[in-house]
Amino acid sequence: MSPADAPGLPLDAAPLFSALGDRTRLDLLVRLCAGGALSITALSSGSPVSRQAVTKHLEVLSQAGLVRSFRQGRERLWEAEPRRLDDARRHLELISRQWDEALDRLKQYVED
Amino acid sequence: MSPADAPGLPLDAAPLFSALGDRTRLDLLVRLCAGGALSITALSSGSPVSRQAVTKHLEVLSQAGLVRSFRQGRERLWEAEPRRLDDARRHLELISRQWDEALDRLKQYVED
DNA sequence: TCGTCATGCAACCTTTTGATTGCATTTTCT
DNA sequence: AGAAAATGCAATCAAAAGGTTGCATGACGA
Repeated sequence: MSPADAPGLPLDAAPLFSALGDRTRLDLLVRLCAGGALSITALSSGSPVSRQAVTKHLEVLSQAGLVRSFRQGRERLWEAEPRRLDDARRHLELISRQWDEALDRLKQYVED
Repeated sequence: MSPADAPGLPLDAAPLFSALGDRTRLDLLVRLCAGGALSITALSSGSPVSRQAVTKHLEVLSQAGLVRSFRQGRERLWEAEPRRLDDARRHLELISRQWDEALDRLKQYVED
């Protein structure tokens, strides 16, 4: 595995952030985090978009690892995977740490 | 301002996450966080995409408040705005806090 | 001033994304 | 069995995103 593809590097987080970068999806994720497992119908009722649109958004969130689903009878229930949110936060932390290190280097340079 | 539009709510963070949801932009942001202010030419040399593509990506990052630019002679220098990264992290924290509260409510319910 | 380096601007193109509609399938309940 | 509910699947569409090329503009330096 090349260094550029090493896991944990911020670049790998792009698909994760992309999944979070849509109002409808963020709304779904928030509702799932707040309300436990919900069916597609439950999620799409009270949504401005159609059931199929909701299904597609859930699929995107699922690909990003942010939610997962399981069958229960004739329903398909979706629940949040909050550990993935921590991943996103860690990536942001990595980037801002680079910034802090850059400041430190600048400070060192000025002190010379 | 309606409650749904109140600042600080996770939904407002969608454009911010969307800006982070692209490999090229994340790469630019990381380089800017690591290396101080850089010109468009400096950023596009060593990039797989053209200078104009880089310009567009910087514009997106700028709209999201993640970077800003200033003129210096004939160059336009770009620098990171790391406080915006903290905003993104706070939004994620809000969502995962909802999750924790949901768990607490479930625990309360089970104990009854 | 004249060539050159760094950008800005604009048209254009292709792929992806977000969303819709219509119909098929699966499961439940009477 | 037969109707209704929940979902799956597929075709389609408009708009946005990502990228490129070509040319214009602006600033520096010999």
